[in-house]
Amino acid sequence: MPELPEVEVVRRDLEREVVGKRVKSVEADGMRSIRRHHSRKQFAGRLEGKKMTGVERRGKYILVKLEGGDVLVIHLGMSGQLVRSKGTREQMAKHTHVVITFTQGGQLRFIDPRTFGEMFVTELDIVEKEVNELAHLGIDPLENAMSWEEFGRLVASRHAKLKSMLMDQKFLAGIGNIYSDEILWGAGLRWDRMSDSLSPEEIRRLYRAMMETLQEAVKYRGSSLADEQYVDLYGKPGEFQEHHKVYAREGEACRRCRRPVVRQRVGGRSTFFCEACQV
DNA sequence: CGATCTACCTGATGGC
DNA sequence: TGCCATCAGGTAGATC
Repeated sequence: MPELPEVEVVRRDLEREVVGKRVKSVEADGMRSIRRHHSRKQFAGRLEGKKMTGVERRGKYILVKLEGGDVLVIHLGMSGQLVRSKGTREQMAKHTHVVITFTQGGQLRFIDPRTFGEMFVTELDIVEKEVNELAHLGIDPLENAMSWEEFGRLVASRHAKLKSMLMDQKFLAGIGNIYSDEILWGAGLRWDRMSDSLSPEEIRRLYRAMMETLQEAVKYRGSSLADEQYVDLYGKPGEFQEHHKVYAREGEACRRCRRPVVRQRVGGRSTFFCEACQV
């Protein structure tokens, strides 16, 4: 579900809502969402009594810094949601797996029907070295600004299809199935163009489309598809889906040339593009 | 190195 | 109404 823009929206909401709050108690309904821990007790023990001091993002990972040098790492997977509850008595949504209650009142709830998401606590200074998935993350396009020339060198040094290159978390951190298609439409490039075949002009277009698409998506608070599985911390869906150019628009008119948007299955996933204006 | 498949899960939807 | 297939924002690991 959530890609870089959605995770960034949740990060900003968390910064506003949980920084400065102290954890009073933690409830987990099983081990699935906290599978890296030995026990629920051990997970809760590392959180209880700690104040949350900051919220960062690395690609699709959220890092909630804790007083004392630990960090709560959160990945939302395909269907994970973080939702704030003002009190403790609000109805518990189905598939709520972790509930963090604050001493100041209110809760942070982790809801995840498909359970591909997870949370775990580790030490902040080792998280980017010893947690494999984070250690191998590539450049985060919004966090680590890079020039288009630098981007171009990286792109040209690989030999991969553009869509899989954009989605490779070891290369760029945060881009998934929706935004890779939207970026490639913005750049006027096909998903299966090879990364080492681009002209300087095409590299510049790709870089520009990547930055603009991600920034716009954050501005519109992310994309929620028909099932509205993605919502922000306050339970509100995003609005960027209304600005999608190709994703989930099969058969609809391309916003540039009016030809129907095509859907193709690539490696088991849907890819949307315009056959006329992406070359 | 890159591409492709499977597995991990639940739920919504559409055809018959 | 039920049953079955297909689809859904992610990632890791095996295999070629």
